[in-house]
Amino acid sequence: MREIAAEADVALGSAYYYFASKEALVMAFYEQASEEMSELIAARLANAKGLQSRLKAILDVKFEYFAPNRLFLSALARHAADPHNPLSPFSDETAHIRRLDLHHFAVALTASRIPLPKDLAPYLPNLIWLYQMGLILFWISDRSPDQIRTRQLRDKSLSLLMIALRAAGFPLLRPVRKRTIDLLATMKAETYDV
Amino acid sequence: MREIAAEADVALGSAYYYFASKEALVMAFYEQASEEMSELIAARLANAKGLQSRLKAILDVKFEYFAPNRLFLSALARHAADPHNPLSPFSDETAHIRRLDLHHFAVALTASRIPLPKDLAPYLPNLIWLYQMGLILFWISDRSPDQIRTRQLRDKSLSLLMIALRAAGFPLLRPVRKRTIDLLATMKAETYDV
DNA sequence: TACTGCTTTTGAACACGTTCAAAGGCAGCG
DNA sequence: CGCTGCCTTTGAACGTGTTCAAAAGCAGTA
Repeated sequence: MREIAAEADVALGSAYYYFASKEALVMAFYEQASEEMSELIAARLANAKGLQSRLKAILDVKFEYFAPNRLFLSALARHAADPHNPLSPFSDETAHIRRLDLHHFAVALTASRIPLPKDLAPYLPNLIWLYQMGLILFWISDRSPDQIRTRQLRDKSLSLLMIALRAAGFPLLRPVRKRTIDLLATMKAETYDV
Repeated sequence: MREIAAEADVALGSAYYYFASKEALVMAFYEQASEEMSELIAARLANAKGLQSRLKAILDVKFEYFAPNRLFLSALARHAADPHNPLSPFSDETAHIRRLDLHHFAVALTASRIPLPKDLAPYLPNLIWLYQMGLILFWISDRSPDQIRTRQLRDKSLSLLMIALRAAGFPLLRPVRKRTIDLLATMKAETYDV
């Protein structure tokens, strides 16, 4: 905070006049990033056809946008797991940021040519959002050159996801799907919004 | 640390003579917990029959053991996501603790009556360990009375896991299984030991 | 200009993890 | 007993996030 205040040519106390805490300052960074990415994503979604390439488009925007800040994000990821920590992507305080993301995933899903089971559909944006968080977390600590491994993982997991979504509609799997949805409902009621 | 030192009736500096850092002190707590639980788990595994009840036995020991420290664990969970943080359950520093857990899961799996595909088998202990971490993380911030929700989630997810393991052997699902294993191999090479 | 009430700025001070040089025990040896 | 070498203990001091009372600007009004 002393460094930041000095960089901004103000006294330490002044930083705390404009930002309630170091956390709040970081949150402002999140918000700005989220809004800027939201525009980029909307633009790319308009051009992309098919669910897989749409999801890939969203992921690509995030990775490209955060690429210069990968190490910075790594420092912030310390707080990622605790849903009570305001900086956690699961917290109430970041709910409005999450909403933007969920919206994009919902949009990407509407145009899907894969028939999505009606009972599962409401859970899909949240599920894919969670999948995306996992991928980003992996990316943050991916030390392979140029983060190739994350890209491999992205492609492989995306195509597996497509297979899973296609399979989810099979009549034979109905009982399993019902059980899964029951499980998701149990989780949803808790702090975790999965 | 001042509080801990005072509680132990020594000066602040003495605490740092016996523990390199606050983190190291927490690590000692982890280790002690891990060893004590390991004995409890081994005892119960000897009595339990069937994969599902064995996995349930492992989970039960953990929940029962940590029950008095649930809030304390919640404070520690702050570090859970960053694999570079020594306190993270994914870190190199906690590898020896993880090993004990993995061993128990491996033992539980050997006695399974479900035929486990040979190619998937090596990944199963790690996968179930990860599942268990997720469940514990859920439990830590489960604010439902007496953590009923976690227990529901445990039962529902355990029986779904059994279904998934049974399905994993179906010849029809071989291509999907191969792809999944390929994906797991991609992840395994990274810091994450999934 | 002088006064009043508000916003903004400031830096000293605090909390807590950590470091470290100094001091205090405490064997074993002469 | 004193001396030497080691282990143990100590508390002052540092770094960094945070708080807060005081001071400094800055309208608007008379």
